[in-house]
Amino acid sequence: MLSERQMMILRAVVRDFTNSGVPVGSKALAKQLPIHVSSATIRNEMAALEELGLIRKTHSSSGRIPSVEGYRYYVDHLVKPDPLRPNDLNMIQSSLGGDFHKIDEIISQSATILSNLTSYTAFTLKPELKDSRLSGFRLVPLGHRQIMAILVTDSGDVENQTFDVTEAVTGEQLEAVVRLINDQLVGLTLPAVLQKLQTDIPAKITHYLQSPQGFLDIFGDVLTRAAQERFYVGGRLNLLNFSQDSDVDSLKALYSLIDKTDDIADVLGQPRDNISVQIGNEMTNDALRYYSLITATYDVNQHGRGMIAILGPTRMPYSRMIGLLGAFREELAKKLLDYYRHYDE
Amino acid sequence: MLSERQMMILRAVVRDFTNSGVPVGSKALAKQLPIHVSSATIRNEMAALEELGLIRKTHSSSGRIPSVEGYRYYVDHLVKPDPLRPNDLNMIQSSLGGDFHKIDEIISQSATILSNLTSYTAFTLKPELKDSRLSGFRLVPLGHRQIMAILVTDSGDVENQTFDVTEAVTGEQLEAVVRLINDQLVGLTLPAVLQKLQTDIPAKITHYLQSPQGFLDIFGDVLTRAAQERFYVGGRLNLLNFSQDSDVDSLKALYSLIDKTDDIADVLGQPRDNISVQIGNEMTNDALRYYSLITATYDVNQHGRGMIAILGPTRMPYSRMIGLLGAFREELAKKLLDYYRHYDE
DNA sequence: ATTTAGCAATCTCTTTCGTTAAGTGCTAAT
DNA sequence: ATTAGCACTTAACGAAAGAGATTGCTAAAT
Repeated sequence: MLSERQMMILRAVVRDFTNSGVPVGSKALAKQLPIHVSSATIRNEMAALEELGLIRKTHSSSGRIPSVEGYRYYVDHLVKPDPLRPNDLNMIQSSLGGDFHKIDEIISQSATILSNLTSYTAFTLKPELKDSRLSGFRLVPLGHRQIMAILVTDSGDVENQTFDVTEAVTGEQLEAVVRLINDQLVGLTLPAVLQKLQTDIPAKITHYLQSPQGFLDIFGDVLTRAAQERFYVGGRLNLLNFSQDSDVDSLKALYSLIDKTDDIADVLGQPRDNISVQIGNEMTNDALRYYSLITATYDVNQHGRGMIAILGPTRMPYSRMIGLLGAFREELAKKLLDYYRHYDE
Repeated sequence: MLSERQMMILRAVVRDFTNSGVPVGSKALAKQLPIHVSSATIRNEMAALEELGLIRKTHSSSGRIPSVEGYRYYVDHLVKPDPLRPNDLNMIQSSLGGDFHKIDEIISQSATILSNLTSYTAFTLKPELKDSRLSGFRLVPLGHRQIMAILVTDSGDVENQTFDVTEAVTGEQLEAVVRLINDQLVGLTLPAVLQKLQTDIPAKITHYLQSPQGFLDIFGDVLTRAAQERFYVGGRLNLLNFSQDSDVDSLKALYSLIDKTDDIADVLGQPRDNISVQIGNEMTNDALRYYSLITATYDVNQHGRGMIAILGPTRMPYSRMIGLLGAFREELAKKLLDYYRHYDE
């Protein structure tokens, strides 16, 4: 258990260091703290905090910087979300103010806004019902032996893909296949569909197609694509700002990570409640060792729950970022409710 | 006009410098050149070459490196394409060997292969007929007031987009609109379609839709998207390898450039004949000052002409890269002809 | 029992200086 | 036309020195 004074010091160390990037010494603290004590006293307290593993030195005679545990204590017990700057609120509202024809545009736009506001990298995930189900399937002949397969889920996701077929396929054949899919598979969850696709369907589909493998592949592709949670990313390039002395390799690892949908979904993990902060090596992924991730959920009533997140250096102004995410998710939820109000029956 | 010996020296300077990255001195050259002259003689010749602006020093007593003009002379007069390494040929053939369902997969895969072979960034553009024309248009109702618009061009490009509609729209209305578009616009070039979209169509379409603006916007979007030449990019991250001492700003400029389809299309420019090299500031774009671009066209008979390109540091092994691109475009053309043979009538 | 002043010790950062190695240009001899 | 020889220039490296910041510790003060 920390004393009041120790908390005060830890808070000041975090605040100073996240602002300046320079280790903070006892003298600077003594000068700025509201209580009147000498630097020697601060030094004693700092030694205690170091003993507890909350702060550390970069070399034997340097000032202190927060350790991962120190940041953790700070965000768990000491941080107070900054109120949103009026400018930022304006920026959010005007960027979300326009007319959108698709949810995805709002969500993708949100990633851009967030990355601009923070100058970090932002992720957004649209509100999603748990276990979305297949609600419709189409095959549209495009001429030239091209066909487009379209898949719709009950959460409104649309996934599509065109492919070329070698053999001539008639409209009746296509309709038969579509009917088969819609009869057998609509209403099931996507994993269940994927399951049946390998068991029941192949036998049945041979009634209509001579060589169904191509079709099954395509359908499987589109299906797995639809089953993946889809993230939008804003401000990719901002990661360049924090690369330590051009450490190209770790930068490449980082970019590979955020570009692989599966991997980054893993990192963001299950929607935690509210706002959650993950710091440095608290994340198991090695590429994120020197970064922190702040995630926040947002609720759109019966339309499900989505997520927004920002990824920046461990040394980031947490109070500002937490305040920002908190405010942003409310604006976003509002906007989405508004959107649904227009388009729902 | 350069003497034989001067050419020999220039060639050696380029070869050495692109290999080692270190300025080349007279002594090293004297040792490696096939003719037997002293370093002092080489120095005299080098002074002459410098006078001509083909090579330059990095500081007053350094060895020489090629200037942009020197590289230019080299690729125009001295370079001899390296024959393809057997390994590379294997790699190309096995990567292109599989079965593909879409041309775009072949082209996109090609970008990846090229970037792997070169460890630079690669661009590929699919074979395209000049002035492709609108060949089909569909509106597919997806339920939930979602509609997908699909546009097909006579070169086989498919572009699509879903959108949500506020008012209820009946199947008959959609069919009427589709019929209108297909009657009035199919067969025209895309710019012509875009033109008519703003003049003739709005008046006619109000027969079928109360508020056609949303639809017109979407159609316009899809159209402009289809009219853009679409590039595939491979090995984006390879650009990180050459960033001078973490010059974040120019790196950002570079990435913004290659991610904007319009801009990069501008840079690649009109398909030149054969294989073309653009060096450093020969390209007007400032972000490319320290890079070189090698482009090559490939022909797929009546199916049009496409382009492949690689972007790497000015100091790149041109002979190897030119040989590589030359071989690759032949393999790619072969593969595409093969592909069309299966899918054409 | 705390707190503080004082101080030696430690470490980084920057500057300076000398050394080495590579390379050039020029001159005079071949 | 070529070459040997040499003075000169510069980058790169490392050692040395000094400035500045900060710590831990000790002993005195509160």
